[in-house]
Amino acid sequence: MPKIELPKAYDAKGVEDAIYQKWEESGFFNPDNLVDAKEPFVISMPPPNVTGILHLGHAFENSLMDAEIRYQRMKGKKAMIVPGTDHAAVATQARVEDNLRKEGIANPRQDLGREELLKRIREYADNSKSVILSQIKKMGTSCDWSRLAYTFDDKRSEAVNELFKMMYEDELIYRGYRVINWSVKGQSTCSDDELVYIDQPVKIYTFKYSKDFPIPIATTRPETKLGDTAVAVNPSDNRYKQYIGQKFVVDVGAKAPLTITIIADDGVDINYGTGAVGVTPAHSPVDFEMYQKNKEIGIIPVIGKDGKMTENAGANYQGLDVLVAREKFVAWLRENNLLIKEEDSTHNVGTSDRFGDVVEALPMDQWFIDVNKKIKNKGRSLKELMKEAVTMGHNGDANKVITITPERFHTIYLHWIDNLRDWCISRQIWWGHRIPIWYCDDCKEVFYSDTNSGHCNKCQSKNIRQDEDTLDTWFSSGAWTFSTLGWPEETPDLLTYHPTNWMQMGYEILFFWMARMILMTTYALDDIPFKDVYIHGMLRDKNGKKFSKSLGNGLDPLEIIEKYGTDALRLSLLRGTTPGNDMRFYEEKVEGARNFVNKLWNISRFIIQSSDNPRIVSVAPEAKTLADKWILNKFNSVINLSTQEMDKYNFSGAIEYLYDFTWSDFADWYLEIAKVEGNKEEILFYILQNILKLWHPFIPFVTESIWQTLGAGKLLMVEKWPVGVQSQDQSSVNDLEVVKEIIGSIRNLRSENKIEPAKKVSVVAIAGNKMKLLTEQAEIIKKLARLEKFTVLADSEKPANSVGTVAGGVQLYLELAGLIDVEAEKKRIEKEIVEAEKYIKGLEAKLGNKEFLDNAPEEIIIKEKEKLEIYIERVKKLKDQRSSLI
RNA sequence: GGACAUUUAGCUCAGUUGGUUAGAGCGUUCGAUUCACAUUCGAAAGGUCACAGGUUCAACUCCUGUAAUGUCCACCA
Repeated sequence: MPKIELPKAYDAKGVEDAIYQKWEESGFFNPDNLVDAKEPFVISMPPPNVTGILHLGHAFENSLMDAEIRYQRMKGKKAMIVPGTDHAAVATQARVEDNLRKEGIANPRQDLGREELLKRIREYADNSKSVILSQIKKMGTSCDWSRLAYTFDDKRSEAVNELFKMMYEDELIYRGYRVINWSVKGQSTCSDDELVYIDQPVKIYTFKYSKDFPIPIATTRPETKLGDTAVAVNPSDNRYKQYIGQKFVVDVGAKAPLTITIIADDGVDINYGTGAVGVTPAHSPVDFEMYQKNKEIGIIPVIGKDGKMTENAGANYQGLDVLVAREKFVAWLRENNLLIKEEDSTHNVGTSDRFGDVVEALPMDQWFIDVNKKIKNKGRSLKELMKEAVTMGHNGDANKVITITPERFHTIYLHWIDNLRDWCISRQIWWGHRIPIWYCDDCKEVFYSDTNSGHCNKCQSKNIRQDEDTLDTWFSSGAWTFSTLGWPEETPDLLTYHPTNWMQMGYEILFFWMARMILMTTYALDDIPFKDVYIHGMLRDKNGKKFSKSLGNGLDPLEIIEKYGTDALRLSLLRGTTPGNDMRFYEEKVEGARNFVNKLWNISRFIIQSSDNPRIVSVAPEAKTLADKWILNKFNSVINLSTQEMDKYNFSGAIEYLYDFTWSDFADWYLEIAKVEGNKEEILFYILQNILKLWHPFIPFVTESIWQTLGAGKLLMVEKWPVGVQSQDQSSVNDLEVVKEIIGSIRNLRSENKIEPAKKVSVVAIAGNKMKLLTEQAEIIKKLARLEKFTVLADSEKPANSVGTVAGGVQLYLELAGLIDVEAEKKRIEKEIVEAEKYIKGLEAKLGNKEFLDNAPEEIIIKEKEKLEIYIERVKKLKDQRSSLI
């Protein structure tokens, strides 16, 4: 067979696309084609939002998922990533509306109308969807494209309707009048989780409603006081308790004089502020709760959906922006000597994460999911189901426990559930699943229907209309793990591949998404959505800043791929990262990873090009020399160790073991030794083919590319993961480590004595009990340490004109014809002696300690004794060398 | 206000259930174009493991406290 010529450097750009195509065409991304595999292993891809193109965070997630799925595929599982995208309701509509405004369409909803705006959004979504899918392919992610899904496609919409129906019929979904978060800019509600809190300077005003009013109150939002209906005080507050139950009529300039009832509430802090709270039920969630306990106080909304004061606020205020109204009201208080105090402070205000404006608290009819109500036939609430799945297991079944890595998020999750309030699921936007509820204008019937039946269920009137609102995007993504597998039908996919096995996500969507998936799945399928959750951190730039558009510090994954290759990007994202912790990312990391990929390429290139018969050697060849035994031993441990790390989802750990073995043990040592000893093709090909397998999950392209060059007809992607055999002869490892140490020491001596690398020098070794070892390995030592002559003696005088050291229990003398700086040498040896003696002293103290001997395990004591012996011997030899210097 | 995390070499980070003279990559210094690779090779310097206590024969590792940084949650008028 002719020798194969390979380029000097790995050309990622030139091979990646073709390799991906080959994988895809093989059909093995689809687990149904993995005929030998039995047990499924499924990952639902967190669907990227169709709001734009993928960023580095997505690249990171793809690297994680694909590393895991390729590992599982090679382990013989029916491995599958179900890919998809998310229509991302509010986020997408907000993005498109923004774009339209930039194009000069000031009010997209009014100007274009529902149909036209939806058309524009759909175009935008379709476009970014196709870009996203091509990017995922570029990352090398081995998704089953035959199962591609979209949260807004027909099949997923069917699941959404079915879920809604179930929950509606179970009376878990209800329509209620509540204070919700309202984005004036987006003209829509936001759930509590969609708020981003920012610190804002505010003024705190302390005032009285009227001269005669007995209790002063404080507020940061004076304009809302036009809608106050009560003052709450602590029932044990001696200053105020005599007023509880009394009503005061005050005129603050609103449409009608306000009737303020003094109510008791344990939540009021006597020592904070004035010890009394002005209650504005319509514009504060907390006050609204008080109102629900004391309905008689009434509720007066004074701010409208447009963010302006309403008629209730009175003629002086109606139509004013809240900030203008605030100033006006404060001015009025001042004029009437009602203002007691003005203080500067800061306050956290909630802003809409999508629209960006400060949200207004408004009372409105909205759709909610009741998380506390006991579910029919289940006897537990959704909240309880959400807890159960991560504690005792769903239905108490220990096989249905979701584990979370790292563990600390477990507590955070549970704590979050405790504070969970009913989930507001309706949004006043158009892009999303329309709420499948219909109203009859004649008989007032409200009924569920997933299609337009054309008539009222009850009175048959044709005068019906569908609810205008759409569903929160998380309603559909909560169903993702099972809606993608065919639910509500009981498809073979659903039976085979659900629950899924592994889910990775950033901690920032832990509550949004994980919690909702658990809610939906335990409720609708009576099962868990996935078994293990892996929480990853966020990528930051070199300075620890978040990547963001506004900072302009973003890195485009495609550009990095273009420059360094996909493998380099993937490796740089996974190397040195641990679950749950943020990581910094910058180009030098990719550069390092690219260098490794190239190293692997050149290792292969060397092995392949020096052979007449490049091939795959599957059976471990027999070890002929000490170095062979050593590398095979090392190799077995690297298989075992990296497999262990993979099983713990510790990708970084696995990579470290592989990296060290590949670059240091295999390339720097074994390949160099192979050049000396020769005739090692079998072992080289054997180890090469296996490290290609071990590396494949992380750097699939380069490994597959080399694999194909080795003349394998099959794809590396579906090769079996190597199994380590327990290594037998540990002494070979130790012996070769001695040889390495000796070579290292000689190199060190050369370097310290400034001997040019090209210059050949001679070394005498006084080997003692290492006689046999050193004689046998003399050739290796000679070549790797670049020696003219390497003489091994059992015992001898120190050669003249030489500098010495002790390594691996052997005295080494490097002959230097008359160039020795005796003083410097003495100093160097003296330093080594001092260090060794210090260490010996510590060991002796330890071994002389009765308590240590009594308490420490036997093996530790033996180990310490061995160390002591070695170091005593070392000092003896060093002293010999020192005395012979004079 | 509450909770959690982080703090290890100049930088970015590993460090498995307590037993290593605490590791890697980058960077730095010195040296090398040796026929797989300069996207390389050899050598070296560099750390009171944030601080203070404690538990233990033994602490980077466990406990308590302090400090700095970061994140999340809750928000009060």
